[in-house]
Amino acid sequence: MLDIALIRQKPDWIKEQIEKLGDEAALARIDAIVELDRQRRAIRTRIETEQAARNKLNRAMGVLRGSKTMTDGEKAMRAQTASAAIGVRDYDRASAILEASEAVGGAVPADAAAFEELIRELRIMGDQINDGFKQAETIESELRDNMLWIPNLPHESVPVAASEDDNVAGAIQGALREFDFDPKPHWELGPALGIIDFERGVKISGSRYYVLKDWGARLQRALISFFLDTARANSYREVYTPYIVHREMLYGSAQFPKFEDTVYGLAEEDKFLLPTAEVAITNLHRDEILEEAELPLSYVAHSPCFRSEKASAGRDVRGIKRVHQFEKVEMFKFTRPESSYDELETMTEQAEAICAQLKVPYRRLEIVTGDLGFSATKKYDIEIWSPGCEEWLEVSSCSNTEAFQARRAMLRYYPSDSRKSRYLHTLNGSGLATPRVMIALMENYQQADGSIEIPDVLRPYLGGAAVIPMT
RNA sequence: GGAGAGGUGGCCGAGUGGUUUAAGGCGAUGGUCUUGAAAACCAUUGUACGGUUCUCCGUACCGCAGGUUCGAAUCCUGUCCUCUCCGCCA
Repeated sequence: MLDIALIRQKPDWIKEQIEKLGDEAALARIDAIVELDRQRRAIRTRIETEQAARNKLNRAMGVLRGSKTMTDGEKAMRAQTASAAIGVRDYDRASAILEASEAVGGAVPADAAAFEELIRELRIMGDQINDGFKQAETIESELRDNMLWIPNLPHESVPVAASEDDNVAGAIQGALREFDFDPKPHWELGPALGIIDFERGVKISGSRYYVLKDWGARLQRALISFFLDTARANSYREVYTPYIVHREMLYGSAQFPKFEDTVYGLAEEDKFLLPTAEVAITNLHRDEILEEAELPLSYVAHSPCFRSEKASAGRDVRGIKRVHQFEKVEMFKFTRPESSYDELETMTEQAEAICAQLKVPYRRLEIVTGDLGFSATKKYDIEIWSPGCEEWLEVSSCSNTEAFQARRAMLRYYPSDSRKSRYLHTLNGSGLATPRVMIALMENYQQADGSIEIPDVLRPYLGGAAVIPMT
């Protein structure tokens, strides 16, 4: 979520930023937000003043009614005079009459029904205030609904361009391998080696599901361990989180409301399967206020990721590039606002270093405004070349969201020199995602006979084996 | 899944309809005292939003959501969570 005060102060500047993202629908909401915010503040100011008067009158009435020093006649006389004052909305005078320490003179005769009259006036007042609160609630929920659909704004360093085709590719790291045979795609290598079983995956769960067997299952487990150990060596704390989370957590990490149809929900509870561990980690410190001395807080978690992929029906249907269930190791940082961009560089370099250790050709993509997505202010993708399917595969995406998620999930910290809390910045990056890394390894390390060499760094995780053999 | 008990500030804990505008204690922070520290004493104490503009003021928040009432931490309903026991279970 953006800072409402910023929208209030610089609506035109906000619109310019959103224009760079190409989000026309969000652009159209800004004027409505400015107006709703104005209405909200006007109505709140009014009802809070009325509420203050009402609270004071109610307290004063309680004290008056309980007074043991005052005669019933005096009480009734005060109640009656105060009722009249409330009737003409002179609340200050009404409470002054009820609270006065010395006897209040007046020509109004005491009346047995005086308290009834006072209660009646207070009830009318209360009804008016309640109507006001209901109006405010309607406006506030409409305002919030609009705010939730506004994307994060791009950082000034992000290249302005319309689409993913304009993303700025960095130099290729590592040499593309020269084959003396035709490299095969993984969807041929996998079944031939008996390590990917597409038919049985489909039998059990349908299209875009698969079964890993023997060396395939072990290779995935090795990769997960390798990724986690690497992150741990980089001072990330390893965490294991629930894979099923409350609806509110998806709002906190900004998947909802915009991407609700990409996530799997449970039928019997209003809970959802993680599309990424980022959702769980973002909300780890929800509603907390951390101390600056603890920052940055870095976490790493492995989790399965469940995605419905409705938006890409018919695309990438072959192989395991785009599936409903995959494994990912996610790096995440909670930082001070001042250091989030430095941390983004560090995190991206760490993701690249994993590719380098696996000795596969990779490159970094600087994402342009039109492809930034909903919550990032700046983003880098890491892609690995896969010679079999002949394409660059995105294996990591590292983003800074600044305070966008922090505002939604109430992630704050106290600066060391102040007791006034500030929002944290959050960063996330894959480190890495397994099916695509497995594709890259199979296709880059394949031998002429169909067997696959195992990269050096993974051998300790596979009992020292050097090759996945043809059987 | 069944039965019972319970959810109050950073923590403990009092509070069964109106000076509770949440007591008291612990902790934390600042101060006094001290060569320094401890102890003692004094003061301060959360979050969000709005108004004001550098100082305050107001509103809301006692798990959450409704309801009753002129007025709710307190009464009613629903719901979530925690604990204890029983059942089931990797």
